[in-house]
Amino acid sequence: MGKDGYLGEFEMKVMMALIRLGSNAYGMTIRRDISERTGRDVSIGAIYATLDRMERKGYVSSHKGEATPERGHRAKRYFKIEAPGKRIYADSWNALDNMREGLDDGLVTTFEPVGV
Amino acid sequence: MGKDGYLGEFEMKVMMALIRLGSNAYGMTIRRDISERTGRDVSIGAIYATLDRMERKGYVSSHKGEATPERGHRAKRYFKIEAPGKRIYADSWNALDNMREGLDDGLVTTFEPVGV
DNA sequence: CCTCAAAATATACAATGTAGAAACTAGTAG
DNA sequence: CTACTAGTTTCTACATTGTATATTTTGAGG
Repeated sequence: MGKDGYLGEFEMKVMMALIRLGSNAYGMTIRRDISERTGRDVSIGAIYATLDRMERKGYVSSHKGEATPERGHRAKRYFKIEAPGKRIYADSWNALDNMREGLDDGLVTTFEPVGV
Repeated sequence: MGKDGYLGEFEMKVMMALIRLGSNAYGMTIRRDISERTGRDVSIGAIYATLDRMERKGYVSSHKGEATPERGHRAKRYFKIEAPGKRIYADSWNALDNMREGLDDGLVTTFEPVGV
């Protein structure tokens, strides 16, 4: 099982954005998804640095957008999760969920929800 | 709202161990809880480094065990979460849960092609 | 004294988080 | 032709977290 370590907090968020966005996952949309859902802005540089590192490890792969970029813009670079990435992502959640099991979430939700 | 950032992956696990252990939370028990629940060993040094950093930030506090340590052993140092720690812990989970919302967890365990 | 075991402390370094600024790519205005 | 614009990626530097190993503390018992 996951002896390769765990994904970090931000890596997890990027992975979740990838899953949600599916075939429309590229730098800007990933960034937007994370900003909207967490209520906090993150720099585009942070997104790419994380994506690049995960690609080097084989957790995700990327490919440049087809021939015709909409209108003058730079070609998009689409990302998708690869098998090793899904594995470590699942392991990471399992570890977190196991730790969380049985904990009184009252402690958590007693405080105001983030964002909103 | 949590404008102070989020807890990292390991910090979250330590926090959860603290919540679970309550008044019996100290280095060795925290370590054991994390090992048992995640199935992976972590060094005691990693535990303390993290605890010390969180204490510096006011997320947790510690106090030395009472006068008589069981039998010749070094006095235990008990930890507990403080208000700022509860806040950032809650915020961290909220952000993660919000990101996770609606994601097909089947994808996580079973794995299924996304797009393309 | 010396050894033993539970526990904490010190320290160093690798990995991850994160921002800021530069560069790329065409349209369009002038 | 040149400049301006906007969406997008790339480069790069630095701060924060993750993590291990080695050392010290403590007191009982030989």
